Amino acid sequence: MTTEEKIFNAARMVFQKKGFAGARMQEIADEAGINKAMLHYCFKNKQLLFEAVFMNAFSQLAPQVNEVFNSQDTVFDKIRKFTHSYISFVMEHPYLPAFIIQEMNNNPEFVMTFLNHENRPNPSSLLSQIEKEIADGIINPIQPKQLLLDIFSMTVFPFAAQILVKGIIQVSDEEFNQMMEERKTSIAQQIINSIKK
Amino acid sequence: MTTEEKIFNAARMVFQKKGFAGARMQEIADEAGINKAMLHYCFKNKQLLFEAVFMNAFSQLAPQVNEVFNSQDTVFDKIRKFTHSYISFVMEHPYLPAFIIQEMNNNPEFVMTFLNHENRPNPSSLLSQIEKEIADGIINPIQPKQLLLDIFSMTVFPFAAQILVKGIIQVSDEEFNQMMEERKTSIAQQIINSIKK
DNA sequence: GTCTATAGCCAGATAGAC
DNA sequence: GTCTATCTGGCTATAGAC
Repeated sequence: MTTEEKIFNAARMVFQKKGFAGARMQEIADEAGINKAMLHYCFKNKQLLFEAVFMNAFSQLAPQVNEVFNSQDTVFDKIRKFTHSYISFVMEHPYLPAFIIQEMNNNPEFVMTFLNHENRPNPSSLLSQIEKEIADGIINPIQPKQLLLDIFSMTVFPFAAQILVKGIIQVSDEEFNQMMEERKTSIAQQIINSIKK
Repeated sequence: MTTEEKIFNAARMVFQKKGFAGARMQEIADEAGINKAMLHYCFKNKQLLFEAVFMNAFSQLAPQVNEVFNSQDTVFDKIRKFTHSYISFVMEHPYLPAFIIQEMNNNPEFVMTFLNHENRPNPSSLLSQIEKEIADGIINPIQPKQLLLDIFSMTVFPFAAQILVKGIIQVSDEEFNQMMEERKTSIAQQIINSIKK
């Protein structure tokens, strides 16, 4: 692993746990096992290091979403595939959703950068497909954007609010992971149940 | 409005927008229209000012939850009432969910403080009621904690990830608010649809 | 490329006048 | 109680030896 990679990985861990404002360059250096000056040598400054980490996190998630949403499947199959693949992916990167949401809230101007990015999550084709399947009588009438929001909510929220959720419904890490494992298929089934004719 | 209240309100705004680490005492003082030294005179230090704000935010939400969850209603009515009252409340305080989730993630040790708090959101009676209604054949079999998580997800997520959501599904502030208005009743209906016999 | 040492700044906190 | 002025520590960033 190159020095740059060591720094990048360390930065990802620290930024994801503490956020941009809470992260300390010294902590990243310690985590990477190198000197603080190297951070500036490799990435110029804190802002640029952060942007590298954030951009990377975001661009790992977006293709996951688009690959499923732009396939040739039916809406029901897309829901099944999305919940399964997204939860699988996020279980490997549990800090990612909270990190992205937090930094987007703290720096709303950032959002613009990613909305113009080629790899942004783009649900427009799925939205028209939903309209079509409603017209075809496959799905009960529902506002397509509401359905999309439901899918994201059920899938992402447990991870974004992980610590709070574990505390309120009183589950251990193991129980939480087991619940998420179940959700890979169960939430697709529930959403489909609630909208199928 | 007393000086202390002016400070508290200013602190709430700044902390909710920037988070603990990103907030600046100077910005809070400016927002309150008073001098920075007064912050320390009234609240001793940044940490204590933050804790006052956070505790207040949390203890505004928890009773909302418990009042509905511990009533004498059926599960279906509890779901209807919760989504309606929670969304109404949060539309008045749109930064609250993201703020709580962010700070809980950044300071996991905080969670313990609130789990022991008398006013913590306590869903245990609702959980046994769900078990009972499943046994009685009113609700289709589902793990009670999963159902609870579904309810929270559908209700809270759109607010917690507000900026991201607006960007991805491409809605204006007005459209977003209108969607949330609809969700007050629609998500209860969908959840109930997906679990009723 | 990698380090040590340090510059320079900024933010939290305090002293003390009024 | 409210202010101005200032201290102090910590953090980002850089200079410069190796």
